[in-house]
Amino acid sequence: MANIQDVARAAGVSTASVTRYLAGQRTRSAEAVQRAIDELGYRPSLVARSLRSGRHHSIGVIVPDISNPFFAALVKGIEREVRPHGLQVILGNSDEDVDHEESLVRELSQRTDGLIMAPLSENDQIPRLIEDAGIPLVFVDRETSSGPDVDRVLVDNAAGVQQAVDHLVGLGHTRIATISGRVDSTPGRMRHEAFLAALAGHGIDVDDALVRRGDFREASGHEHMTALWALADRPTAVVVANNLMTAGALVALGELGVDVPRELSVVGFDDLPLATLLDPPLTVVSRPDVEEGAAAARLLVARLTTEEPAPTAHLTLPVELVVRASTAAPATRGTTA
Amino acid sequence: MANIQDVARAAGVSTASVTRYLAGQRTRSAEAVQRAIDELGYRPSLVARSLRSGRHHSIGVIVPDISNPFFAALVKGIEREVRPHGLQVILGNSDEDVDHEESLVRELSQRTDGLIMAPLSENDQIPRLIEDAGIPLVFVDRETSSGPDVDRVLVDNAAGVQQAVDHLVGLGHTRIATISGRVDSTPGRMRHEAFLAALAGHGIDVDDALVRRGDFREASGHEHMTALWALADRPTAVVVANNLMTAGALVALGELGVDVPRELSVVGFDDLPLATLLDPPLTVVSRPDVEEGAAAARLLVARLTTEEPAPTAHLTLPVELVVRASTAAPATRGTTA
DNA sequence: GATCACACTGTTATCGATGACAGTTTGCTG
DNA sequence: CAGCAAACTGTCATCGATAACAGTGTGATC
Repeated sequence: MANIQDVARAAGVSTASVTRYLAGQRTRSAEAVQRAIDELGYRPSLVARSLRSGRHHSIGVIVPDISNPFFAALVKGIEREVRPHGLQVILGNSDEDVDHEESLVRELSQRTDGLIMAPLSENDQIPRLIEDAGIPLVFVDRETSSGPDVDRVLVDNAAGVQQAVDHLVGLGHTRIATISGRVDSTPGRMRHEAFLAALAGHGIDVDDALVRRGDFREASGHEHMTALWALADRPTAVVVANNLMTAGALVALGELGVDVPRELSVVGFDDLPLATLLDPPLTVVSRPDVEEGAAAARLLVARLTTEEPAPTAHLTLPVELVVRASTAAPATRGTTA
Repeated sequence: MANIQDVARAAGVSTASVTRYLAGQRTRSAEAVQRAIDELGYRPSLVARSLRSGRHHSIGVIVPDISNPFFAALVKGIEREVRPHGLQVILGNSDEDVDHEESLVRELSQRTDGLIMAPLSENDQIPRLIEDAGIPLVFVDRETSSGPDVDRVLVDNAAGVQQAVDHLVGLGHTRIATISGRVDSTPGRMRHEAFLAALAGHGIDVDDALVRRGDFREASGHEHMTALWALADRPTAVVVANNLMTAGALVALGELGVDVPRELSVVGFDDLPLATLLDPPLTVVSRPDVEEGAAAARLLVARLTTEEPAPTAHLTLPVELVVRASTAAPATRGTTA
């Protein structure tokens, strides 16, 4: 691969002239330089540029699981937003592993101009790690509880769960179960707490047996749904804290031959690509996934393009309950806790 | 951020000693250097290292659409495979845009030690672009028709479609439609050709009205399914060339109130995460997506770790027809083409 | 104590591009 | 044609780490 010196030599000028030509300044030797570039197939080294300028023209995005459609949509929103600014997205998949997440943060904070991430746990020490690197950070969907205050974009998890519970109570349910996500993560904790608060708001006592702590993974949804159905005093409705666990729960219900919604109403958090085609079509709390990513990207781009320090932004995007056919009035009233 | 000079000064040694310590060589000043590193929070600059050594410890992966569960699984397989080798995955999403794909190739081929990609079209000039960069390339799922021969991993698209058609013919179907993918892409072309060949093998004349050319996107599946159902002489079965178009087709069928499989049998290519939960559970050609990515990653890692030139590898992984409930015997025989 | 091998250490050019600075050319005016 | 500003150009230090090379110090042996 030819370098700038080769081009300069071929064009009979100094490297500075080549640099200036590349930067768009008008030079006397423009045609000669362009010809040399074409002949040699020269492309400036991005690595050398980064070293010299300290800018990478790329941002890092770290998510827990790229095969989760929600995070895939988030990444899509981010990429669409930053591309017009000439920024490349470098994606890191922490695969739900805290150590791997940390090593990703360390590496990406050196190769990129800024980071957007959904941290695995609120206990993560991410902001401190990144502070050293001196690049801006934006949290999306999740945040950490300690460390300096940073920009973030969340969704209104509490309102979503509240709407789901209101909907179920409105249908006549009182034995409502939940399969929560990792309660050390922001959405897991918020949805968990909101569920308990919503029940309390309706004057329903919480039956601990109906409150299951999952980990956001499909297997966990399957396992906890199976356990819930094995109870002597079964719930008549369940709120599942994310898409993958909802899928797992539905598989379990299929295996158990449970009739949804006649025997059990199901509300999922996060829409699914095929939610309308499921049997029955799934009632879910839906949120603007692509837009959530785009919003986070806008915050990061703002940090990258303006020098003066702006106050940290805390955005909360609205969610929406989409009622389909997986929820209905309970078959038999009566057996309340 | 402290650099190697700061560390050397603080430890009272030269930068060469710090380098040697970092490289794991035994030095007299080991403790002093380690102390200086800790105190200053020093981390070697990856950019400077890359510039000097020419190695990046990362690979690039370029896919057409990361929000397609198939490609998400592919990326997951790749990442799992390369991580133990200390390689980072830099993901590029071409978003089905040839220009964007080309700019991704140009950028990533400078920042990475090797590339794995699923090119948008067989007409792409990718190998030539990468040849300049002098890094290894592995095609996964798709390839290009021109340019130097490179490693690749495909699946047995022809066998998959053949099995799907055999299955439908075995059930008694003769009016079988297809919604093909982009025929300028490898899987699109292979599945399209295999469909025609399979019909011919069964002595069925091809009705051009039943052969629809889609583009792999959900909207395209919806559109072509709607068109197929508007025909005076409708098909009794349809083979859809990928997951997203299958989803679109199913949505269309739902809107049209078509009873699957009584009025129409549906076979999709690519399994879907929730295929078993659909109404009805979907019959599909399933393929080893994570393994396909892992296989491509192994080929690339082999190129990166061994100096001597090995012959190009062409892997074809087997696919499997998974029969569920979206296929059945046609309701009424008789109206054949 | 002189000699020698071995182990370790420091100096410096290098990777490729950039930009501050100084130097040269051009074109205009009187 | 001298004088001068404007426009352009070249030189060189720099970003941070590395490695070839040369140099220093230690311990063992006679």
